[in-house]
Amino acid sequence: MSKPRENGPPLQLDRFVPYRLSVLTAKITARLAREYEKAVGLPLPEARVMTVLGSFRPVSSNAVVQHTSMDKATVSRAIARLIRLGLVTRKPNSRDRRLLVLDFTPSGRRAYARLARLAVSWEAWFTAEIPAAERERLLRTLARLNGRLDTAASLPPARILVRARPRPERPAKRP
Amino acid sequence: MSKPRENGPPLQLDRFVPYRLSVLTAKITARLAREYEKAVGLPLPEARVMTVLGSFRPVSSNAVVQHTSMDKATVSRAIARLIRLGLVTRKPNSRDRRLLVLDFTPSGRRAYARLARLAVSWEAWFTAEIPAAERERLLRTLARLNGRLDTAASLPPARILVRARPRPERPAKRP
DNA sequence: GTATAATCGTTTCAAATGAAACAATTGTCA
DNA sequence: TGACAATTGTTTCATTTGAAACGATTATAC
Repeated sequence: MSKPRENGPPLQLDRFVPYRLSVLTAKITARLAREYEKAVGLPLPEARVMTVLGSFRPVSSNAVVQHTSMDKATVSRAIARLIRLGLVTRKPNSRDRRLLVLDFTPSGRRAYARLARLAVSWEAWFTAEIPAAERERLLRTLARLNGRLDTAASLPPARILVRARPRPERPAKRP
Repeated sequence: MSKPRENGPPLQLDRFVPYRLSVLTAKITARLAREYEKAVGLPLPEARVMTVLGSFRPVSSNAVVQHTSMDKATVSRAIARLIRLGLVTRKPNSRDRRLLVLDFTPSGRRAYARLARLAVSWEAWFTAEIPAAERERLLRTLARLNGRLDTAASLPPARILVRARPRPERPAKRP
């Protein structure tokens, strides 16, 4: 009578999605950051901002934060440096003067072109071994998981944590 | 004759695997870190080390680094704090005294049990909307990509960047 | 209308990070 | 054997980070 708590399924680390994602992403990010630095001379936060600009320009600083999930202070500082480097311009939106919209300078556009070529060819190399269909499925799954985090609130705490009995079998399809 | 450089395919950010991975992983990590902190009182690096210990114990500090791709200084500090908290022990391996092997204390084992339950149920919630087969495919694809980074050296620079003509069709199988 | 709340972006400041140097140990090669 | 290289883990130190406070602007409530 001394162990009132069932254990539930164990944590299998190498089948734990957050773990697999974070390990893989850490490796990718480290490599790609080196490539960016070497080829374009920009550290990762700046390179990320440039990348977002290339796809969604003109955008506000806040939009960059939404797109990347970067911290807003980090984005703010990266933008300041890009402006100092002469790669990006910033002007207030006349309808809402809280918004500062960003765009490329001509030299920023050229830097982005190099950056984009690097990104595309790195990804081509990186995914060379997996077939196109698998890559599509990966992107779709990532999008679904992403949506899960945007819409749904959060893990309902407790209760689930102490579920004592194994969950029932799934009912047969079309009951 | 003034544009000697072909552009190649453009960078579509929302179909760019490193981007999708890093955005999703950032969100997951932020949420999970909050959960860990709330439920077990451990910051992310410590929680990660505990998680690795739970699956691969006993291990050396360096093994934790290999498993997680964390920085070795971060791991070293996290372990020091876990020891100070009385959750982890460390003793030198007698065959190779450079190796300090880590293991749980009894209270560390209990903390891990809570941590693991939290992780499992959070992932269950997180992946509730995607079917099991899709989750399997995701794990397989992530493993393949991971292997790509472990084995292959690196992006062969240049040349590919300026490829002017579309790549030839793949030759038919078994030539 | 005015007061109050919310949003955008910057800045401050303590804490975390990571590159490099380091001590300690073991491996390698002559 | 002995010299030199490689590995493990820690520590130092400059840089980066991110939470919180902030000023400026706009939206909402009354």
